[in-house]
Amino acid sequence: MVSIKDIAKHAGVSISTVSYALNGNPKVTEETSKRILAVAKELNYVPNAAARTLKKRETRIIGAFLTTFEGAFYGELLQGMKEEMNKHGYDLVICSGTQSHRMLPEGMLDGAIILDRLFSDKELLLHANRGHKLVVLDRKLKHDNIVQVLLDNKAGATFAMEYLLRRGHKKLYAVSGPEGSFDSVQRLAAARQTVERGGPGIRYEELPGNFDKASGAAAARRIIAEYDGPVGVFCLNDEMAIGMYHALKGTPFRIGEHVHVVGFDHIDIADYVQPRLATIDYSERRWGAVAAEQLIKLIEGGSSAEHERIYVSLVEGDSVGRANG
Amino acid sequence: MVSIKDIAKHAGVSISTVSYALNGNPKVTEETSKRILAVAKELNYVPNAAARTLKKRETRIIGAFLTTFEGAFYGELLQGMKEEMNKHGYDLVICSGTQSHRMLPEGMLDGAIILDRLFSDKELLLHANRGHKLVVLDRKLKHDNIVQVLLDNKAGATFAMEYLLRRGHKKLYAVSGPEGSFDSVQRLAAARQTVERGGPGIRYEELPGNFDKASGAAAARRIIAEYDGPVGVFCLNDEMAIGMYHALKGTPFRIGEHVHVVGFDHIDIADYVQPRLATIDYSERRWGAVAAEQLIKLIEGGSSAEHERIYVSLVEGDSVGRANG
DNA sequence: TTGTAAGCGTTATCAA
DNA sequence: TTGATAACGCTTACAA
Repeated sequence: MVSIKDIAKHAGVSISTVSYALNGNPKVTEETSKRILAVAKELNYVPNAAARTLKKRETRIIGAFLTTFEGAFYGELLQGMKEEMNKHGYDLVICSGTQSHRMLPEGMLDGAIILDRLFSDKELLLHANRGHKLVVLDRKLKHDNIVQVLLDNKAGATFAMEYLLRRGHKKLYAVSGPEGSFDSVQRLAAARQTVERGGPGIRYEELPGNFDKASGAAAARRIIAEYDGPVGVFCLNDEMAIGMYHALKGTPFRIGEHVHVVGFDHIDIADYVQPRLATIDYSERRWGAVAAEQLIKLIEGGSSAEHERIYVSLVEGDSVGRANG
Repeated sequence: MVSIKDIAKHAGVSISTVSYALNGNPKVTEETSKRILAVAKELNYVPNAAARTLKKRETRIIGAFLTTFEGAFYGELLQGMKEEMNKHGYDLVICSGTQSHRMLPEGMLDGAIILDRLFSDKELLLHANRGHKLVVLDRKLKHDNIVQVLLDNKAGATFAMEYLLRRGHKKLYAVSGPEGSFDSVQRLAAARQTVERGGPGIRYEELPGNFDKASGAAAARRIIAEYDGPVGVFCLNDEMAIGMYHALKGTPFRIGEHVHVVGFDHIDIADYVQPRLATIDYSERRWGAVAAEQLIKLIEGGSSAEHERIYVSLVEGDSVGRANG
């Protein structure tokens, strides 16, 4: 491995001069600098990250933590983060699994964006207390070193339920997400509230779900088992809605005719299924970019970072028809 | 920040003893060790990654490089890698973009898995020459520090084309991937070879594509413009096949009746479209696990790592019918 | 303008 | 069994 020491030797200067030259410090003459840079290039010099980090206490790397790489990989979200980070000279790496949590306290990351229920609130607060900067996308958490950038779940769930009500549906279901999910809790609460405000004569039931296709299919089977007329179903994410499509295939029940479905997330496949799935849309890319932006503010400490909300909108689809045919 | 120096002070021992104790070195007494560990816990000590790396020249972190985060296509692959790496005490981070390439030469990674055309062969060979260990999933490259773990594209493309021929199709198309794509080149070559061996009376044409939905749709439009009877189409990936479904919607042409389509990759959506898409399947998870396994072998140097091939199989689907109705 | 030297937090060698 | 110390490669006062 070639170090600044080697460059110094070859160029006949001291290591500090080399360091200055490499970092573009104007103290060193144009001439010496040129010579040093040339030698560096010739020797194929690459700085050592560990040494630089040890000294400067920063890596210019941000970690985004996901629960798993599987399923919806949040492609656009991550791309949004990455582009924003790169603009500011940071690199983004994606991590998953408790084993990788060590990277934060060990100082390999300048900050982290959390979308991962495997991090407990307690653990995050611990890190924040140690001075690590965090953005959370999956919970509310109050700390000077943490900012939240959250989806407007309340608005989304309200749009979805109001859409079903507007179409005349009187028997409604909500299919929930997994136990610990923040999104699920928020969406469910808003759905419930919308029903309560929807006036009398509305039947409403909540079915357990898990944000995956299988649980959507299971919910569909429950719904048709007790079917006594058109129903409106708010699946708390699209994945489950797709599972519902699957389960109804080969039964006499039709989506958009007997079972009227709204999802959440506007995943790719929602536009390709028949009938097209009504869903709640938002810009993943923007979500990522905003999260990145706030984290950088937090790290660089200039203007104070602020909690942000990501707005959502309803995408109508043929998966929801009128209650009376 | 609390360092081993602080622990040493509090425990009344030297820093070397602390280091030994923390690393479970049996030289130090059970008793002293216990005391030191207790102090470490009390002070909330966390080792500093940069310092350790500087000294030991290893991070126990592997990077997987993707061209982009978009498209949910590599989830299982990454999960397969991660699980295998974790088993061996390594962490996996996912990186994207040329900016992040620095992590490899700067020594922040013990090795890398490459699925990213933004890395040129030249660049990879440079890294390999410097002693960095690499696994490539998207090209052939010969070097002692590089092993290939490649999809069996040749078998897959052959299966796809033979399937169309077996169903009696005489007019065939292949829709290719983007220029530089290794997968595209390999699949196309195998498709061509299969046609040549398929006997006389077969018309075959190659259409340009880009592995995305839009280019699949464009190919579909070209095909129906010159339509004169049932055609068999091998889309070099599923994404383009889905684009073809989309383009044919609202035309008199039906998939599986006029236009018979086979894809490649067996993405999720392939099972959900109507009619179900015939495609080439393989275990992404296994692909990732094998790549990880080979990289670790390469890094740890014990048994010699070897180039590997990932096997594929045909999944039949209603998107392909017989040529004569 | 350039050089000297201290120090970042570890590990590891050698002495005690 | 424990301690003193050099070294890893780099940045950065401070001195020359």
